[in-house]
Amino acid sequence: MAGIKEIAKRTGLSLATVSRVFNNSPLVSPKTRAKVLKVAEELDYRPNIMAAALRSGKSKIIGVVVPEVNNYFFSGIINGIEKIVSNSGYNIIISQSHESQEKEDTALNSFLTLQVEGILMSISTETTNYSFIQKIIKNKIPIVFFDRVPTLDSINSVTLNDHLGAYLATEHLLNQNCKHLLHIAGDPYVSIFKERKNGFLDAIAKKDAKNIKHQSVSLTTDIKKDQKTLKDLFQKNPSIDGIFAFGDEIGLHVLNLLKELGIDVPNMVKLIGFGNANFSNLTQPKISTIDQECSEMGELAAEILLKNLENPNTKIETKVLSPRLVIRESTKPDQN
Amino acid sequence: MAGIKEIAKRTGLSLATVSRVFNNSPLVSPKTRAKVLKVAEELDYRPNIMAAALRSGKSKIIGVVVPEVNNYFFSGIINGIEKIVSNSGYNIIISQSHESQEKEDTALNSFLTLQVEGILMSISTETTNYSFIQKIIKNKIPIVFFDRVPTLDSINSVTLNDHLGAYLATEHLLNQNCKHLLHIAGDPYVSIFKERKNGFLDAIAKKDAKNIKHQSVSLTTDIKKDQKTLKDLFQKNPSIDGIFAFGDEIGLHVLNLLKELGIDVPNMVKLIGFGNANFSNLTQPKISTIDQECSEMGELAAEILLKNLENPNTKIETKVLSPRLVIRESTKPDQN
DNA sequence: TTGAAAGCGCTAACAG
DNA sequence: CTGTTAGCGCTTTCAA
Repeated sequence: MAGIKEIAKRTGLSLATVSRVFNNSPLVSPKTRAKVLKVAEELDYRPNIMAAALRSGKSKIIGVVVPEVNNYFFSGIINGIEKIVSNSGYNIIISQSHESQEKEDTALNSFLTLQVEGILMSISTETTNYSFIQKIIKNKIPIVFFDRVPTLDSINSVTLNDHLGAYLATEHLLNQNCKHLLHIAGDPYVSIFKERKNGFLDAIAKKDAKNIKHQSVSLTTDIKKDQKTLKDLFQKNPSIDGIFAFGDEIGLHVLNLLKELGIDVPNMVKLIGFGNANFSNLTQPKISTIDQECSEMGELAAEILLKNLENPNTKIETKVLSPRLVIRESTKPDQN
Repeated sequence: MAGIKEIAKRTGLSLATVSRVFNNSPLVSPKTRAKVLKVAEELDYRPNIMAAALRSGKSKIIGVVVPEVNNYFFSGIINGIEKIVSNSGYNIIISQSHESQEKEDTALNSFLTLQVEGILMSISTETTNYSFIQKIIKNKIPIVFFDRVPTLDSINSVTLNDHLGAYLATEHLLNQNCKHLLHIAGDPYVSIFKERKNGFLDAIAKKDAKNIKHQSVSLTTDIKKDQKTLKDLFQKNPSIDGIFAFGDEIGLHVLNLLKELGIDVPNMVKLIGFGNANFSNLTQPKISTIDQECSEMGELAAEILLKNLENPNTKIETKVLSPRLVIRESTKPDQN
């Protein structure tokens, strides 16, 4: 592929001048610029980012690490990131951690070898060792976390108010006259899941707590096991009439289990999930849920990163987004 | 970050020797190697890929373009690609075309500026202008297409036998004693959708065609419109008892529409989709479908690309994978 | 407004 | 087995 040198030769200009044209330097006369651009066009010239990166120390690459790409939430975030970054001159590279600390560190390591200028990331559920992340911060590579954030001081982050989301979901169940709530809880070591549980409890506490019974359970996604767990639970607690699941997938899982147990949703039990996954709108009944504003989260995170890339002295930002209650059929008022 | 120079200085060796260590050259004594590695460790040395790329002309980057990342099929393919590429020393960068020719070309263009060594791609449904792709081929950058392939000669590809998949699906409906089949057809300009329709027709032709009625329709995913389309269709053709949808999403859409029309699946009508999307296993009833072996497709495509990267004279390969029938509840035999 | 020249960090002949 | 040396394509002083 033709380089800057060839263009210089053909235009009779120096390397420096040609380079200036492609860097939009104001120090080039319009005439010269036009001449260069014309020849560049003819040669189908494309700047060699590698060379520019090497020389300038700026790779123009932003690395994104997400647990999983096939996920409504994370792919929504990626779309938000793309939207903001696309016209900034930066390139995005995406890696998946598949919820493994090891793969996450491997991804970060490739990012460093690729000399990324900045990183956007959501940590895996498994991540407890932040040494690699701390190394990145020490190396002054700007990094913005979204959704799942490490418990470290002074980091840029965009998160969802999970507590509020859970609160809204639970409040909605209570408003539908549920008196005995069940929370399908996520791993409490994951901070957002703990927050969701707290939101659940606080919503009940705020209400007239004495009249409301509530309990939590965690499931495995092993159909047989969970079937038994739920069956036993409902046998012992036939008064359960409202369920708040910490995620939509597990919510759908519960919905299917309930159907097999002959428990009708929403007439016998109301169910609400969390996340507004694409399929939650396709189930029967459609599942009420909490929307996480994923595109906005990606956009905000990307904006913060770009700000830091422009000016390394930008001060730390921690944004918290408010979730939105999405009411569908699974929490509809009783027919009778 | 410390470079090879610093290591050379600290070990008293030359740049060349240090470089050889990191390139696993056999021309280094174990002692020297150990010494270099030790110092590298201390300095937390990380080779600068940009510099290596510039010098060697090899970026060690593979670009992947898919229409959409939040899609069971494509993310499965990406996982397959990652599996093969992960231990090859290459890095993967992923771009989405969002089914737009323009974004697809933009992605390819960034790939070229980033000096990718090879490309894996599935073209968007909108892509009809192959000039950019042809430019890449002319530039001798190895490219392997998967699933959606441009109609060009001499290109590496891994595709699914869509005709066979549709054939299997239709045959399955016929084996369940369906006598009047409906095909929910995709855009005929997309070759794989045309193939699926042909498979549908051929399966019927192979069977005793005289006793089988069949027809095709296309939907919009606009619920109201489609509701009307289906209603009219079933009013005019109450004998329809088997539906083959060209995709799982549209299949689920149809399933929901049928429910609202009071048409029971599978007792009144049997339904089969295509793609084995993750949600097809979570619906009520669970949707029978055709699995596309996506991980295998990704693995094969990546293997072909790596082969071409190693040896540019590798001859063109075109692999066709066989789909697999997945029988679930939506095509269960009648209860009576 | 333009040009000359140095060099980013690394690789790859070539010579020893 | 190790070292010397000349760039890869581009940016960036500095000087004109």
